[in-house]
Amino acid sequence: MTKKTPTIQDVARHANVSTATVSRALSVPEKVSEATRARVSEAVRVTGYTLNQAGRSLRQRTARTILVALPDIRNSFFSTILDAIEREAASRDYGVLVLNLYFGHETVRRLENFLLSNRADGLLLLDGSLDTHTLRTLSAQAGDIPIVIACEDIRQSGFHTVVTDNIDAAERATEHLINSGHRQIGHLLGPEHNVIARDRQAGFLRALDKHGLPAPTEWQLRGNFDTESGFAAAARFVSMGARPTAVFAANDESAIGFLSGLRQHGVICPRDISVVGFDDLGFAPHYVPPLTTMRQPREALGRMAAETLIDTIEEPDALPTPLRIVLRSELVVRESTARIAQPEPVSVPVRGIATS
Amino acid sequence: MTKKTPTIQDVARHANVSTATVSRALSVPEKVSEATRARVSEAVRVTGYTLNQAGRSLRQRTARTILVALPDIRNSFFSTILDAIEREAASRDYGVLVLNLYFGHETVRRLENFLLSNRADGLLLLDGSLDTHTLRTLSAQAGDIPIVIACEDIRQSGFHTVVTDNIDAAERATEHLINSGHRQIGHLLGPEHNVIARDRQAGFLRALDKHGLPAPTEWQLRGNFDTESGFAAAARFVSMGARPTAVFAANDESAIGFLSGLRQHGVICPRDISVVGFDDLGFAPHYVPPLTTMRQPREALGRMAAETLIDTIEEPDALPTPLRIVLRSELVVRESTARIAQPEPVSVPVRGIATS
DNA sequence: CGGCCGCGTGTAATCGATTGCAAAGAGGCT
DNA sequence: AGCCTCTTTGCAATCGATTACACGCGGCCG
Repeated sequence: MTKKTPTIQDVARHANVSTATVSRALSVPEKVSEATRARVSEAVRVTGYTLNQAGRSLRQRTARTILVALPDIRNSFFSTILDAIEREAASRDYGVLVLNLYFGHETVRRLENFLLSNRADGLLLLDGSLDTHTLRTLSAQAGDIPIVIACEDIRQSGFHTVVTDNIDAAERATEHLINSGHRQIGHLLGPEHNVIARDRQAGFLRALDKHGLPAPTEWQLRGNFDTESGFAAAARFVSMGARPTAVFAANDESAIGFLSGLRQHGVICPRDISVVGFDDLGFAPHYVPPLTTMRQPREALGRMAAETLIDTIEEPDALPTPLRIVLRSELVVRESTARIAQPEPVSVPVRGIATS
Repeated sequence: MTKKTPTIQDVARHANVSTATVSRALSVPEKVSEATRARVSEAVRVTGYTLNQAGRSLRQRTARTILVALPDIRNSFFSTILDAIEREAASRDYGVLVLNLYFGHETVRRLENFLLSNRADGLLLLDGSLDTHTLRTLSAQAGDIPIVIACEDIRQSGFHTVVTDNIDAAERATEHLINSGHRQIGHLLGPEHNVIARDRQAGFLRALDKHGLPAPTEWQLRGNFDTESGFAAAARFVSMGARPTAVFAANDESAIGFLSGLRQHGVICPRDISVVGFDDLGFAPHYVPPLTTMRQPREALGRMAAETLIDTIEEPDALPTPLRIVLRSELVVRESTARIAQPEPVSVPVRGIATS
């Protein structure tokens, strides 16, 4: 059993120098003579000294820790990003505190709790449910603490932002269906108030509009990004009279729930329906059929977000105007989408059709 | 722009009391008269005071933070557990620092870095790759910091441990195959040095042995818990002469990779082969075919581990002997396993067969 | 009436590291 | 020698909260 952790005082005593010198030897070695530096290193070795972060934090008003707030760690989409964030943070010697926000319950109070208590030097927010005003107040209260928005955009927030091109990507995913000959295309929506879900819907609508295709609201089925909601949507889907021949699902998880539900009703993909997902989760290439999906550069997103945040923490004025990084997603074509089997339907597009 | 965060001094000045009284009013209210308490509350409200955790930490040698070290956050198995941990911790007003260990690179140094610097009050270790000695040294160096082992058992470590019944569960999963008439059963292994993987293999072997069935090593295919390794194993599987009619996969991710690989070679589940997985991840009920698998009580595991750790932090001597909680997993039968189609093979079991 | 108890409060030390300021010492220049 | 500069080091204050100890006061008991 160890008595107690050695402090800088112990090192100073061993090396026969003052604590000031020890501190300098460790953090600004070039300001200390070589001989002293060696004595200090030796004393550190002998005593087994390690920094007490609380002491440093108190003095420097710095925690060497970032706070990552996200809607749901369980979602493998977020956990990959969290992984990338952790790597980047670790490489720069920052700790990562995670805060799960699930239902938005007491979100602000919980964020305040961490930010105002000096436990974190910055916030990496992966949740788009807070409004600009709240966020600015929060930052100001905590002494203008840096905030980076990632993943779920909060427009005009005035903070650095790293996102992927959800609207554009959704448009391209939908166009892939159009290019495969589909003219009746539905959408499995994400949660109603989620920014990403709305962007993807916007992209979907834009593609249809661009190609003069109809977008009846009954073909836009409510979902909420999880498997069960996709499964439930399938039941509603099969009960419709006229059905789409293809569906763009807001993410992979709901896509497989949807496909699984359809199968129970004898609707088989890609024979009877084409489906494109979003995210390219681990199971996507191995599903039956392998899922066509938009792959987001998740690692890059996490890494760049963490990088931006830590840069801002260490050099608050480095970037005077809010940065806005938009990463491009990539369509991965697999087997859940196929050229339409039936003869082209008679519906006459109003505004013209893209050349096939 | 805020000047600076208000401190306890500011509150004291406003309430016309000493800082000692403010501190007491906030943390041991019953020791302060009601009138004073009211004045302090009011002053807190006016100034917008929030605790500076660094100050408290320094004085109390406490961080109100636990460190969770895990092999891979991306794995949805771990992320669910992390979620449960975070919930429990949040409910007791503790923060959660995460540390991703991936390849075991510098594991010990990184753990030390956090534990010895007083940034965390305890360690929740979800990785079984450290040995008992290293762990004890670590704990001792950090002033006998509490450690709880979860998920990946480290036997005889002397620390509280919360795990699931991997050996027993693997045995039951295998017996499910045996009870379905299978006599030639293979195993898709986990990583070679992983405790969980070894336990599952042990359970697998025990079931075969108990029923007098052979366990040829060539039917035990190396995998490493991820989808790709299952996919790769499928290629080796189909190239074998005599093949098992059923396979117990060490986890769901490798199971679907395996199934996906088999399908490419025309081997269809459950027609040609039965497969049982482990974990019951989100996609399991929606895979094709829906996956038979062992469901681990992941939420309970995470919650109990966090509970035990925080209890120990707050009351170090509450549990004199190391606690060992073993949670039971549950077989979920779906459609990836079926009674064997072919007539029972002629192989004569050596030590007797369970009654069907 | 004197002493004791207990409540509520204040004083000041303390936790461990960093850092502004000053001083000591070395070396160079006139 | 005297003065200046530059490097290296130490002294002591500081960050914010907690807490051991002491003090004043009112009430109670003998």
